[in-house]
Amino acid sequence: MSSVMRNDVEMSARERLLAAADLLVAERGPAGFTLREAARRAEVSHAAPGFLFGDLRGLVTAVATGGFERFALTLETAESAGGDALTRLLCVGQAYVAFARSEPHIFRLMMGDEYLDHEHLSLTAENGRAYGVLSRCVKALYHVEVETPEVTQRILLSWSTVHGLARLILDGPLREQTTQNDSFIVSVIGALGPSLLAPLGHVMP
Amino acid sequence: MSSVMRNDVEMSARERLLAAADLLVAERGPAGFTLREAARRAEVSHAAPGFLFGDLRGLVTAVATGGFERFALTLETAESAGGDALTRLLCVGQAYVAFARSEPHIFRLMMGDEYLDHEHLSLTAENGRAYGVLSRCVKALYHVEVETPEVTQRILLSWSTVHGLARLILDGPLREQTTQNDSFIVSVIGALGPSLLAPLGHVMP
DNA sequence: TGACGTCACTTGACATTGTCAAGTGTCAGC
DNA sequence: GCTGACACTTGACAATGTCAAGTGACGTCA
Repeated sequence: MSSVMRNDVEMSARERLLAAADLLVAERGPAGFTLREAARRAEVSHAAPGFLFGDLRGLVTAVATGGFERFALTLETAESAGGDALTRLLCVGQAYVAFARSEPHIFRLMMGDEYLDHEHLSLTAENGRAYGVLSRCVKALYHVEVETPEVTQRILLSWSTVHGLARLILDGPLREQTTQNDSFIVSVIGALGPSLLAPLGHVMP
Repeated sequence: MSSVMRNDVEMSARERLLAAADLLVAERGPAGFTLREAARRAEVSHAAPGFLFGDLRGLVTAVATGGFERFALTLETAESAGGDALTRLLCVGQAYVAFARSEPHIFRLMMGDEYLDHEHLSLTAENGRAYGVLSRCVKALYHVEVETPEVTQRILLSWSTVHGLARLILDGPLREQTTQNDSFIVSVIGALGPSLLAPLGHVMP
């Protein structure tokens, strides 16, 4: 979340809108988000968001960009926690899921075509930053410098697993279970170990 | 006007609406779906959907229920294709991703809290059917009859991976890549093999 | 036969939404 | 004092979901 609210007086309409939109998405989710409600909370006119951000997608994309920034930071922090390559990778995976759980609506917004304007530059840049963390961890695991298709396979395997786990938890299928228990999440991610430690190029028939 | 309706294939307003809604979601996605547009296409009044399905969520949930039916059928077909337990599981995984790719918007609708009415009974029943396929495959893999926590861990690992892969493909991050190539998907899912073949209870530190 | 009631919608209205054109006040620069 | 750019606001419009009230076809019973 955009944590520190500065003094109202020094905040521009743009900043107030962005903060209000961020809060509103976090509260109601991308589908419940409304341009006019954001304007109301930011105490600007109902058309100000359109003027300042182009349109609905514009404001929502700006919110998502902030989310990607925090997301990348979270993963980078987990990466730098130390330990061997596998440990770091699993830590990053746990951080991935933890972020999704801590900001479910923002995460859903970030990872979803329908609300975002994917032409917007900074957005894909931030997304690339998160991918970079995963990529570095996996490359370290195999002591390689370049991302061969075989390495990409392992990156995508890791990414898919943590991403899928996050979405299953957020989107309902795993909603009611005790599987939201931290140790269970750690266990599922940890179970990826044997596949990650298998020699590169190893593919099941 | 009644003659016009008689000339149509004998379909009730309810059936026509459901068919139109299904098509509309497939075309525009859950976010672009509109009650009034569905009514227009089904050639009923703008309030008919509300009358017949309660509200927006009601109609959308009905569409999702149909999707779950087809989804479960797809997975069950893949399961019954034969081969050893691991092969069957990987086949089901590929079918999972293939379904998501063939009906992206319906899949997104199915796996998403924001549009659906999760109290609706038949919906969770169909979802359970899909989980049952995965559960059976994994249990067969370890020659067990009951789902211990260790087995659940493997089920969730498989589920997370294929679900995550599907969503990454649908939702953008893997949009532009050649990773939509079938063989690459097969390869990523196949890379799960070593983890699935590891002895039960094996968890990385 | 005709009154009555139920079913399966339709009509009409309302508040709310995103968007856009036109208006407004403030302020720097000449 | 005037001009014009800037940063919004006002006002209007069509579209949407929802809800109350209306409508006509059809079956039932006196």
